[in-house]
Amino acid sequence: MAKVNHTKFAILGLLTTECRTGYAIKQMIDQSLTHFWKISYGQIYPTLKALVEEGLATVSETTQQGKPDKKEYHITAKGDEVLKSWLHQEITDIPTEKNELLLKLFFSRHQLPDKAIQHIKEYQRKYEEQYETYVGIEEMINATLSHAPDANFWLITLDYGKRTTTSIIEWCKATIEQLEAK
Amino acid sequence: MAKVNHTKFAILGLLTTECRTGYAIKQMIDQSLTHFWKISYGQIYPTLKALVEEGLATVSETTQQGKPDKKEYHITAKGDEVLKSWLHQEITDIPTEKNELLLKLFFSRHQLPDKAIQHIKEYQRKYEEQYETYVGIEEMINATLSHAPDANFWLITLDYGKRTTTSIIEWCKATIEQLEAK
DNA sequence: ACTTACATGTAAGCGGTTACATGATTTG
DNA sequence: CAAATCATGTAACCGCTTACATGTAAGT
Repeated sequence: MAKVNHTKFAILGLLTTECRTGYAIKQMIDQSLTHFWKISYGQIYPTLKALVEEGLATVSETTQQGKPDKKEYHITAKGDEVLKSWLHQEITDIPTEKNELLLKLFFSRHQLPDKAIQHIKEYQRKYEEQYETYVGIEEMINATLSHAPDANFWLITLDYGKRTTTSIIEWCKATIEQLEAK
Repeated sequence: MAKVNHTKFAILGLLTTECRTGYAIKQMIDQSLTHFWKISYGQIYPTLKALVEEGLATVSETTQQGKPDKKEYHITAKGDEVLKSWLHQEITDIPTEKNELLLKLFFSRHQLPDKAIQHIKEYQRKYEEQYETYVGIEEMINATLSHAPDANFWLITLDYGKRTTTSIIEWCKATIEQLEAK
């Protein structure tokens, strides 16, 4: 099975929202896709270029008053087709993260238990923070974008983040308790 | 902040278990670390070589009867020190996965709702499978390795996998229900 | 005077996978 | 007779980040 470059489709998909420039795409990713898809400029601009070369998008350069020139990208009919066929395609692999905390815990026999607990506490703190940002985004969507056609799906991805984050926080609490009992 | 190559430490850590060869390390990773750390041979062998060059491990070639030659690696005192200092070091970033399902859902406005539901159902099936493998490994540890010095920490990493997997399955159920109601 | 927002792009490098290459022995 | 297990290694390639390079205008 040939590997698919999903990032290409992420950018193609963002062109179906109000995002028109590389800069706007980056902003959207940092705000709304960051918990399941991150991309840097170093990938966005070359990908946009490639999209045009493949006929999936068009560019038009516009000069702005007071702001730098920008390139506006628009998805083509062919691009829309390609996006839809990708959406239709089955998902083959479930994601695997590299988890530094679990790696350290795996070898924690070589470490003072207190240090392990400290690592977990810090991890918990970070996820509690993350949970709060999810809630914040959720409130923002509900308040200002609830009738946007994408809103329901956005809330679904946020719910995923909230649920997994909650379960991680619960694991932190249970594990700290267990280790402290020793 | 300079980036750390954690994979190096994963291998160094595995040398403190009974793993002595690149082959054995690969097996251990595939069995026990796979849900939070994956490595291929293409990285294991060069890393082992580098470890020796840095004085963190030693090699000795042994000829075996009936089996191919192998190289046995042993961690050095310096390697042990380096491992411990890495374990002590604070964890800076929490992991971020690239999630193809969430990416597709994010753009699901362009897709028939039935197809989205189908993707989620398949995702759920995969995580239910994954949950079962976690339970299997847990039972194996409890049955045969429960007094190993690492056992408790191994069970902790498995609990992490079980809890997050459960929350994903719950999200799948809730999301399917919500989408089917429309 | 400084920072932030807007805006685009490239080159070097890193971590990693995949495919390839080789080969003996055991098990079904 | 085929497949699996044991065992080591490399080269090509890929996706991606980081650092660098450049510049205007508005707000603090």
